[in-house]
Amino acid sequence: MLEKFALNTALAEDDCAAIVALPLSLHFYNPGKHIIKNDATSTEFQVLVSGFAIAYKVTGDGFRQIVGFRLPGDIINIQHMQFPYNDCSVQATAYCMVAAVDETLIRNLTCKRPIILNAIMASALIEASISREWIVNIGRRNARARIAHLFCELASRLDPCRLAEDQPFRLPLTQQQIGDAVGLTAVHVNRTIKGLIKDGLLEQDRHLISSPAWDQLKSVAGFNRRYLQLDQKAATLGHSQ
Amino acid sequence: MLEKFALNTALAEDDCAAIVALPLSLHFYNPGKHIIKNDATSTEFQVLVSGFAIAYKVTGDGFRQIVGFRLPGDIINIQHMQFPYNDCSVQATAYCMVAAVDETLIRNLTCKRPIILNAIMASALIEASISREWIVNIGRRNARARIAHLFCELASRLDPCRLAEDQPFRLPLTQQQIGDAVGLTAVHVNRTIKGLIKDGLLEQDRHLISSPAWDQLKSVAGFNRRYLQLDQKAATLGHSQ
DNA sequence: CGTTTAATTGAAAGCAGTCAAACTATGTGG
DNA sequence: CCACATAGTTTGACTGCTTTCAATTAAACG
Repeated sequence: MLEKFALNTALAEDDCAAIVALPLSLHFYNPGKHIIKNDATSTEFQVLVSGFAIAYKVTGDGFRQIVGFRLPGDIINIQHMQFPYNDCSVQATAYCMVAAVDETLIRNLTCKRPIILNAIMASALIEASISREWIVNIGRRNARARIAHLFCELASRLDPCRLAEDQPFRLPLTQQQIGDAVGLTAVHVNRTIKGLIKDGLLEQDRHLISSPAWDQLKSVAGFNRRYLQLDQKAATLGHSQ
Repeated sequence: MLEKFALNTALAEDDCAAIVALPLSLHFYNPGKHIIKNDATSTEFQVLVSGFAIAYKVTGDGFRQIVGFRLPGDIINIQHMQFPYNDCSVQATAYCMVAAVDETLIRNLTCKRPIILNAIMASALIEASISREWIVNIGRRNARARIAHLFCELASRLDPCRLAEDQPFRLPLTQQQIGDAVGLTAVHVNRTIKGLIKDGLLEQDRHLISSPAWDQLKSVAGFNRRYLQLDQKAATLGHSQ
């Protein structure tokens, strides 16, 4: 299970072994439950094994903005590596399994094996790169492109190897939550998705999303998966992704 | 000069000494010059010593979005720690002095002294935290609050110790660039800034920015400097900021 | 001092938000 | 298995914040 994380950050064999040897506890969260609460502190290093979660902040006016997704293999609370409190909340939107390790153990491990700290930092840098792309998405694209981009990003992140690019993927988000992710209202998300479907760029069955024309959808979105570093990692660190 | 960086990430004495001992080269950039070009690779680890720079991306439609500022003490290209190419460009908007160290030396140093890697990671995490706040700012605040928030953030980052909070600070950005940072057009930035000035929340003399009522401006912005980790760092790592 | 760049202002248009209501899905308990 | 409650989706009409386009003024620069 925790191998997903190891795989996600590309390590040498003995380092992987050291990680697998860590005593970890598993936690489970139902949809709607909070994995991390804003302002709370924690002493655990948490990795999402399966499920789907959103990281969000709330403005003083009560508006919510989702600032990132946590997909299987993602570290849920990287900022805990350095800072004790959370700057945002993380909430499960699907049934989530979370592997947790005491932070002291992680700190000891990374002191002995800086390579692992490197791997963790790589995750942090990818998360930062995704945040930057979100800034571009929300700041400079219209509703149609924003939502198309969101779907393209999720399709790539959920299927990094492009094994099943044309397969539908499950998106456990309400339209309100999609709006909170791309800076739109739920009403406008609804209209925009309808438009994408009408134009043959998107298909939807309940929470299953697919596209009859990914290339066109990417074009509408201005999507280029480079920023996800999915291909780069393998090349740089000599591991198969 | 490089001490600014060391100070910014809070290290022990001998680690600082190791950093200061690094052979570094200084580069200078005039306003408008690129410090980092998108898609280019680099073998140097760069820290901004003085000046002001913007990190930006360009959409397929040719729209520009600034994704972050580089202020004195900031690492210009943290993602280079793990990934060879750039996902955005960095351009000087004021006369910039940049200290550069060969990345191989940094990598060797961080392997010997994981604490330094920790410090670098802290910088990466703060940068990520700022990006998340930008997502909130652009996604869920109106023009007035967005611009107010931008000014509050810069005032805090330029004066982390609150030594001269009521002092004006120099903002070497055009209104077009401010718009590119907060996802608005230059025209609307102009009108909004005028409005803030008219309401006594802001004062402007050329590129010198100040506020007669920072608390009110913060209130309009919904600004809380917690996400900048300016106070946290000192408390956590036992150094004076 | 002329040239270029940036700031400013006005009018009109448009994308997205707001409000409200109806509809659909999902789940629960009797 | 149905009635009901709740949450989410869909649709319409209207409003408004922001953009666009265009022109003018001011500032910066060589």
